[in-house]
Amino acid sequence: MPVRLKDIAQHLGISITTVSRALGGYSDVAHETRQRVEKAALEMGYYPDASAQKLQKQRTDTIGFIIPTFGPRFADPFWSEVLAGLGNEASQHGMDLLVATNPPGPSEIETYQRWAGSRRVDGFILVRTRRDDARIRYLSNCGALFVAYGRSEMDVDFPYVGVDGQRGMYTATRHLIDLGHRRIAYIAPPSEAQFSVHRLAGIQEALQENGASLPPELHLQGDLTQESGYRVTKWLLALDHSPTAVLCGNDLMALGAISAIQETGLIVGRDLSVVGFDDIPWAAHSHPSLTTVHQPVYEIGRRVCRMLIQRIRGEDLQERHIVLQPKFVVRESTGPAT
Amino acid sequence: MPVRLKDIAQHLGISITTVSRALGGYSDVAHETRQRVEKAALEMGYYPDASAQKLQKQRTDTIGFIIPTFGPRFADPFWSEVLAGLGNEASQHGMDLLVATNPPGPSEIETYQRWAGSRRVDGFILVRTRRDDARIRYLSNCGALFVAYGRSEMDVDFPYVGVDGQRGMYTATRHLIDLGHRRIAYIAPPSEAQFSVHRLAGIQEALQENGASLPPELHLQGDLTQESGYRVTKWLLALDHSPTAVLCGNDLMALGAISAIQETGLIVGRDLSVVGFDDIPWAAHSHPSLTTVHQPVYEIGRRVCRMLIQRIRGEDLQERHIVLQPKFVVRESTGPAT
DNA sequence: GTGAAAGCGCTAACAG
DNA sequence: CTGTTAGCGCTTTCAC
Repeated sequence: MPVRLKDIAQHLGISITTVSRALGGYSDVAHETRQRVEKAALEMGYYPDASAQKLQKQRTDTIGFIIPTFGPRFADPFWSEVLAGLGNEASQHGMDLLVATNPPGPSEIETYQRWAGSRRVDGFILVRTRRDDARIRYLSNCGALFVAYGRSEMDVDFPYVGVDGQRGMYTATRHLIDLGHRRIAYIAPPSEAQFSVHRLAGIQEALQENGASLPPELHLQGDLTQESGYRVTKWLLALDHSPTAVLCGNDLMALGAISAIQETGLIVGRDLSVVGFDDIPWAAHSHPSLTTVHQPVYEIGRRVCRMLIQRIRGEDLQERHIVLQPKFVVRESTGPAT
Repeated sequence: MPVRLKDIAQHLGISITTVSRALGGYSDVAHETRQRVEKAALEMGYYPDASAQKLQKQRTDTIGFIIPTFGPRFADPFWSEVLAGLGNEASQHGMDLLVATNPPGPSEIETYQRWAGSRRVDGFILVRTRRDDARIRYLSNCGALFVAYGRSEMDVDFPYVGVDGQRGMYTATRHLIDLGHRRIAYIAPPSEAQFSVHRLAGIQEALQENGASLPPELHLQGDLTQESGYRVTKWLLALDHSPTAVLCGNDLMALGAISAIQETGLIVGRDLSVVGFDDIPWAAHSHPSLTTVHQPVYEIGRRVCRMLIQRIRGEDLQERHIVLQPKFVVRESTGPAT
């Protein structure tokens, strides 16, 4: 049975209020009383009842994070890294993280409603923003606090941190062009994802600068998993006039692409180049290692969380809209066109 | 501003009590009143205040999950899969998941204390049990509910679900022996981990059956990351009398081992065999694909969560101790000894 | 069938 | 400096 304020008060023969005040760090408590209370609280292992405190303060010191996952085996390191960033930052500020896993759709929104309506959390972290995002619409409508990892082309203003995917993909595409590649394929992320827009724009910008373009048969779509990268690449390799380089919407699909290519006996980085996006930990250690666009997921997680906490605390944000420049990392999976 | 019971009561001109009872599904409410209340609640978007409800009911409908992570880039898919299992099962029972990321140590225990003491959660999920596990000791001492993923050799009884790592590694080792391997190396998990004990036992059992053993220079330890698998394998390959097969404590280290081997120009599955443990999603798609011991992480996550919810609801567990038989999956990373 | 009142554990305004 | 009192929003006796 947990220790309550009442127990300490009884034990010390003083009132509950005094105990509360002593522990709350109020100045109008006798020095000696405070000492006794603090000692007793420590000895008895007192922790304030969270529900009672929340009910009174109308704050939960909890942040909601709903992972828009698809299936049981969602192995994208992106999630673990964001989670680590959020979790570590939150705990530094004495905040807890309430997490749910809900695939995009009605059940997802229902969780947002439930958490917001029941005041379960003080605010939300949104990730993988979508071009038309029901979460953003709902949360801004009902005036709930949130900060997003990623932008959205919707006509709603909200605070976010994102990376410049256009610039990242532009650089990646330029890299391939400079290596002599002209027939470049792109395995795009799902088109609902906001970042799909920027990444595509970067590719097209670079291609157009060089009088090239993305032919429809080389512009395909995956679902961000290795499997889809593998599948789509197999299809690409079966084309009459197959590409000499493959840009991928994320690293996971790029790794799938590498698998598919290796299976046909071709050498990645020599016969065919592959580029990813994200720079997940494994990218540096795959064989061949992956040329990719680095995105500081963990740090962005921390930053997004910090911004949300500032909003919750009522502080002003210095910057509401942050777009970071990603770093392009050249490794072994790209080489001159043959 | 969220809708409260009071608002509905006012709106309908009836008492708060009646609204509460109507929504609570009590039988002593006029049929018509109930209808009106339900309609109003839906229209007004009512969700009960979680803190108030919890304070009253002395239940939080929340499960605590503290991820014992080490650094920012912890990409082990194990975590995402467990999390998905826990999250999906919990939401099916109307439970929420409170998550924290704390490296093993005092801060980890502090989080357990805080959450248990402040009644923030109804129970805990423990993962990656350790041979001497401070979490288990603390939680069983203070009588908190928990269910673990994995056993522990401590002298404490608690409910768990785990896999038979000994059997799994025995099968894996036998497989190598049957392929003619005699000089087998083992990259072990950290020795604090309870599963390190079982996995090692399985290896030794199989070796001894064949009059072989694990020489100290081939018995090394990693920290479960690809990097460590890579590093240790490099070291193994530099030995005068290097092994013909490498068993790894998990898939991540096995993937690192494959990278290291490929970097020296050797062919995995032909010149050198590699075996992992876990069967993470990527294992089937790596190149070469990984021979490994399959562990149904997602399902175990669900099951552990279900057991905890049963305990919370005061139901009896049919089985307190579950040890599942893992499946051995032969793929391309193993082949005959040369 | 419905309402008034008490209380979950805590904080905060107000006396003394 | 300390104690009494009220109230956060809800559930749950207990009267009517």
